[in-house]
Amino acid sequence: MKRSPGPGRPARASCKRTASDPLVVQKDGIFRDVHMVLIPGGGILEKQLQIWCRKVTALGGSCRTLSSGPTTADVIDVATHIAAATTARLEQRMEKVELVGRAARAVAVSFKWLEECLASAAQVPVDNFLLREVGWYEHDKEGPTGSEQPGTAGGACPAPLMEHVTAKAASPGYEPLPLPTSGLSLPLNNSLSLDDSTNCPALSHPSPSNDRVQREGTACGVRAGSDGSDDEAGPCVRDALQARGARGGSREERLQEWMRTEVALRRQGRPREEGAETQDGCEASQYPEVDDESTLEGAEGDIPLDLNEHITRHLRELKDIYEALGDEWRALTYRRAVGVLERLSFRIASAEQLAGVMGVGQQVRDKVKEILGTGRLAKLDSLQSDAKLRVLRLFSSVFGVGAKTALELYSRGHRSLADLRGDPSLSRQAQLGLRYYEEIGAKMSRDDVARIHALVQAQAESICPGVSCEVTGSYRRGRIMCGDVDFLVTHPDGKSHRGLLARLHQRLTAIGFLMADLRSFDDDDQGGGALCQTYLGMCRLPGTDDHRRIDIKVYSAAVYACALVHFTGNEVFNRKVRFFALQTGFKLSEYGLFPVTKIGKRKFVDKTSLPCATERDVFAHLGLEYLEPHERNW
DNA sequence: AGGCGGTACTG
DNA sequence: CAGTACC
DNA sequence: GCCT
Repeated sequence: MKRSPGPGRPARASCKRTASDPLVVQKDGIFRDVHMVLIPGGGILEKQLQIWCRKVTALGGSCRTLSSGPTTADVIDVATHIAAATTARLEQRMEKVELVGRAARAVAVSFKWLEECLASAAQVPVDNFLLREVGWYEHDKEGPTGSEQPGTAGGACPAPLMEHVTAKAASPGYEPLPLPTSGLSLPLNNSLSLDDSTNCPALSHPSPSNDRVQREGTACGVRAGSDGSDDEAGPCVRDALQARGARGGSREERLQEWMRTEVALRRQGRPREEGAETQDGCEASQYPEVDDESTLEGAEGDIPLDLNEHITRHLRELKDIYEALGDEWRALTYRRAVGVLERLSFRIASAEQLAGVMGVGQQVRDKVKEILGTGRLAKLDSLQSDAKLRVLRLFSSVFGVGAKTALELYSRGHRSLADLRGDPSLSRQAQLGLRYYEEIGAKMSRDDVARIHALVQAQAESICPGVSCEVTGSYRRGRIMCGDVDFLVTHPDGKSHRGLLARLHQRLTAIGFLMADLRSFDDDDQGGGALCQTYLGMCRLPGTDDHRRIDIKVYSAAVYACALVHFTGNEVFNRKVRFFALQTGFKLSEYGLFPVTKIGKRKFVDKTSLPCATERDVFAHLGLEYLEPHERNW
């Protein structure tokens, strides 16, 4: 926040820094008299321990993990609670640290107690979560052998917390952990038991290193449509999308599995293991006759076909209509439903087959049934033949005109784009949107983008040597045709990007390349260190008199990797990754990857991002396998 | 009933 | 603040 | 419109 936001433009303030609740310590919080020590291991990752530490501290307690550094007897001496995953873990650790007997005051609890307290925003009784009283060690140095806890009777898991599994349900104020929701096609239903979260090893947090996607999981050769046969695909990740019924695993495991499934879906039948960068020098001309949605990879047959296109095309149209009408959430629902249906491994024979598929509810099922029966959708027919709706869709296809403005224009009596041209009430943006209407709607080849890239990069370099100037968006994802050019600019020295956009804009305008500004940037001088600046405009397509959309974003090197992930997209990928991040304790934005602490209903977002120097770091922190840009066409 | 991604510019 | 846009 |  080095620059003053500037009077009258408070929104600018949030550009510098992601809005995040500071980690306020509630001195009177539920842990006010708690001094906790966390024992690592038992499948709980360091990251999770740190998150818990923050929570405890925020709620008035103190907390240390026994992992780092020379810890120490004095910490144990004052501890009131010692938390571990399992009794075995606790014993092992305490013996190693030679603290046996030093913690007479402390009570040993399982992490589930901690989770329980946090979930219910109250300090719940420890009774059901006792591991073993630490004082026990004083009297029984021989160790645990003869003394099985009631209920821990052996299983595969070392001294698991079996006796605690009922505690959550019994606890007042317990609220179920929110499952991934809403049409992100999480293949889970709600009948899962939530009480097994930390039982067996290796759950908890995603681990950067050991979460490689299983190849065989992707090996289902559906290759959709390889032969005309309807089904009989065998076990296939695509079908995991509609799996039902109770499944094992903790919430984290299920999230991981969900995300792995999503990732695997996009990697199906990848022809090469790693291979050619899709980045720059790929020549589109090698792949003639491909449609807009193709990628360089896709041209080699690696995009699964939609076996239910005859259904999804109707639903897609509904989605477009609701978007134009500004019914954001209905549109979102249809987009999600389409996203699920279009990658089913079988051709839908009956709407009943969709029972239980996440993101497809009764009303969408009814529509599927109608389409299967009649080949049509009455609702869609009536919407499409609605003259007013057609006009609204037309108007909202103009840059700068959304649902509200479209309606307003209609109510003024406008019925065509020609009617709009004279209307002085149009915003400046909308007037430009009108002027460039056809060109904004047109696409361009990768060759065109490459030429624009060369031109802009050369200018940027001459202004600011050493600058990094990358084209993101659909081009970076390997699309054959691109609707715009989307630059992400930074300077590796972390400083020289300041004020660069203004100079670049000036230069590109002076040489007749930038033709119109659709949205300008805050060119307030004094380059205090803004994290970002954004420009949207129209540029001349080199060698022609055509114009195309161009975006230029200048970001500080510190946030470049996250910005690159963000602007490479696509949107669906961003939504799902961000959702996954949130569910596993992070907030991902173009400005960084921030640990999130949830206390009761309130969330605290760390002010400092985890260090992400490259895109790979972002994926690794989240425990996700790295995806090449062309694998993010979700 | 309330949420659904996270953010930046315009007017 | 509401509207629109970006991925 | 779907999910919790």
